[in-house]
Amino acid sequence: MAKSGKSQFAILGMLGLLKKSSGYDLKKHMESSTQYFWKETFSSIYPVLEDLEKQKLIVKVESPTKNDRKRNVYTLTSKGKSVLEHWLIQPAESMQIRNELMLKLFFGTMVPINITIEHLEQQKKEFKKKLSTYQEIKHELSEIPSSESLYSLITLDHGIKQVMASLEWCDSAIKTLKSVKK
Amino acid sequence: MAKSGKSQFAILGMLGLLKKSSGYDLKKHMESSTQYFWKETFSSIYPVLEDLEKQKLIVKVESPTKNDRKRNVYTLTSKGKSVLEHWLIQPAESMQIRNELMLKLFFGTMVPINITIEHLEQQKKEFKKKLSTYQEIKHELSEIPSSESLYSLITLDHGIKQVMASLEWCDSAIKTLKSVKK
DNA sequence: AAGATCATGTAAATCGTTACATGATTGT
DNA sequence: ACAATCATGTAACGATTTACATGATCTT
Repeated sequence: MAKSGKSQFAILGMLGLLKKSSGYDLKKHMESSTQYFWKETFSSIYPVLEDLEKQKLIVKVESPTKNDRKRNVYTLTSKGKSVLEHWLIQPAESMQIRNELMLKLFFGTMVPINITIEHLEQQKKEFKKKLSTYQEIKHELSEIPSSESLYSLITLDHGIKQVMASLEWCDSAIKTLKSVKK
Repeated sequence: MAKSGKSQFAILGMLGLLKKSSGYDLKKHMESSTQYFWKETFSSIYPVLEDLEKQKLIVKVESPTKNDRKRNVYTLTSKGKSVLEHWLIQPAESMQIRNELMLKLFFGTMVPINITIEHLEQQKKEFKKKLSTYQEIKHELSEIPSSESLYSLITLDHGIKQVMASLEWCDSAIKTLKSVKK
């Protein structure tokens, strides 16, 4: 029942940035910012929030505005802040990566070469779409410089460079496979 | 008890490449080939193998050589082959990515800028180490060209380009943060 | 009044990792 | 004989996703 994974820290961190938020808003914010390297679902957010409250890392501050909608709004406690900071200064653990596309390519000998080329063309399209999304966001972020957008830009740049590298790789892999085909 | 995730296909695929293998050897082979984009542990391999056998996708072919060690050696059945091929021709699903380093960077405003720079320097070292490992493997693979090494090389190249992009990104991020510090 | 979206949660299933447990065989 | 490594498995736990369930409020 007690969640003790990384989700905790993702939520703690978002709460640290937003100062004050409901589970619902937390999710919305992550969707428009961290979604390409970190996602949470409602089914993890609400239980984690409950758990963090039990641990006294966050507290409920019932919606302060007049228009009272039944929202549970939370803030970090000082204990929560220090737990978050402690986690932040630890070096990041590299997480297990499972890349299904790579797995399928690795098994490429077992299917006609055209299938593999198709997979790559398909991926190329998706990478291109991603890239333009990222570049759009980057453009928007660049217009309102702040210390927070600084870090958003840095993480976003990582996404952009990764995708660009993937695109180049797609092209060279397609080229290689086409030359083998002949 | 019945495993139905991607592990199944990873194991099926490896068995397809190796033609015949024990759980132990499967693991060893993955360690020296797919480990940087796909790993399995014994605790997933053995139950999956059992499950695949129940599904008649693989069959046991007791160690055929004289020196009989108690090994369970499996091969794909024709049903297994077609299930594998069916999976191979489907486009790869993009899997959820969780990058803890990005998450910490994203929350960068909440810690002293030097901490973040430290994280990046640390990562740079790890990326460099990875890169040289990959390049070594690439060198070895290039010496024995075969249709299997072709696909190994393609996936490996992806790893190399990803890491190179990450390295470049580290440098530019460090540079940005240092210039902000002043 | 209807549909979208706000808002929160539970239950079950899925999936994977860590730790535990055991014993045979090979090389030195 | 001892260590390494070959070889297979189970149990418990940890963590996340999917499906389910409900109802209020806002917009048109």
